[in-house]
Amino acid sequence: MAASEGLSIGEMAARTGLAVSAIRYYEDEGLVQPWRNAGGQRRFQRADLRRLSFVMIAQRLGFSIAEIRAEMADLPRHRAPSKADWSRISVAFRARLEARIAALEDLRDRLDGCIGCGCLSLEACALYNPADSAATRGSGPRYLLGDAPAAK
Amino acid sequence: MAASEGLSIGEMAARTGLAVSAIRYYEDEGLVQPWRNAGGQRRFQRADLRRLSFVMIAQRLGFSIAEIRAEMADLPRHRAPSKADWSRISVAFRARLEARIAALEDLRDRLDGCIGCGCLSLEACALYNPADSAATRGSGPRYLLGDAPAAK
DNA sequence: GTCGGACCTCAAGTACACTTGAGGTCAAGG
DNA sequence: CCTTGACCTCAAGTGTACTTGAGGTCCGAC
Repeated sequence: MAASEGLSIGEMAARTGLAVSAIRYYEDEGLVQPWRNAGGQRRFQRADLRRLSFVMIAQRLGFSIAEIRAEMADLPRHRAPSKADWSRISVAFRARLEARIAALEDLRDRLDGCIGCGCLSLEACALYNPADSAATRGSGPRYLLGDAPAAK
Repeated sequence: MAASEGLSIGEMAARTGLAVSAIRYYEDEGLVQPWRNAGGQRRFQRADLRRLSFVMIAQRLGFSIAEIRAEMADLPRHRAPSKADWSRISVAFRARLEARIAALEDLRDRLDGCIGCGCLSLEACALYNPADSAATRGSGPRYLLGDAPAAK
């Protein structure tokens, strides 16, 4: 546990609250890049605690791993990220968050317009042709979830 | 195309914008219950257009199929749902939506507190121990997404 | 009557974010 | 030195919400 030897994956898990398997997965996804000790075990920098924490927060904010990876690409790989680095990213995230909130509020307002009118027929309801209908028409599942299904 | 014979799955797809396969899936999930004609093909009531539309909207609002099924369980199966039926459900949905918005705003406010302080270390940051930490600790993936990944 | 498009079932595939399991290695305490 | 727990890899499984494909049937227009 000498300070200069880096943290083991178990220590990282204990300190972030992530599962060991999740951390390994994040490495596969390129979100952290531990080195290996003589025996082939992963060793992490202290700065990786921040990186992982950032991943957790970003997930809560609704970003996919791919998006998080893109966002973190700007972070220095070898230097510990500075306050300025995190702030820059946080600002970007705030903008995305704001957009998400605005979209939900818009949806809520449309729904308000429909409550009571019973108009859930295809011709008239404003909910059917939202402004952003151009997007979200690809194939594959399109999630929009809010919280863990386990909570229900 | 006589009015009394019900709608084919292809007609339903054309009028809702859903894929035929999605409609069959929704039947498997118990969201609609078409009958079969002599040849074994599905025939839908006109009210099923509303049901499917409702499913689409609810998905946009972030509800899972299981939640939607639960919400729609109150709807009459044999009578076409009335305005009052839809309104009742819409009100419930609005509450859920509001909750989701509030959660995001809360997160945004926490993030605001962290921008610039660079405090993404585990000890101090308010983002790490949100009020709802009790929930969301089960296993399995916990989604929280905002919009389609295809959009990126 | 016949032909093609719409329909049928059932199994498997896809994407995301992980977890679980099998089978084996490493390291630190007694 | 030896045991035990932490670690390793790689493959497969999980859950949600579907799509795609294979192989076959049905219906309506000509």
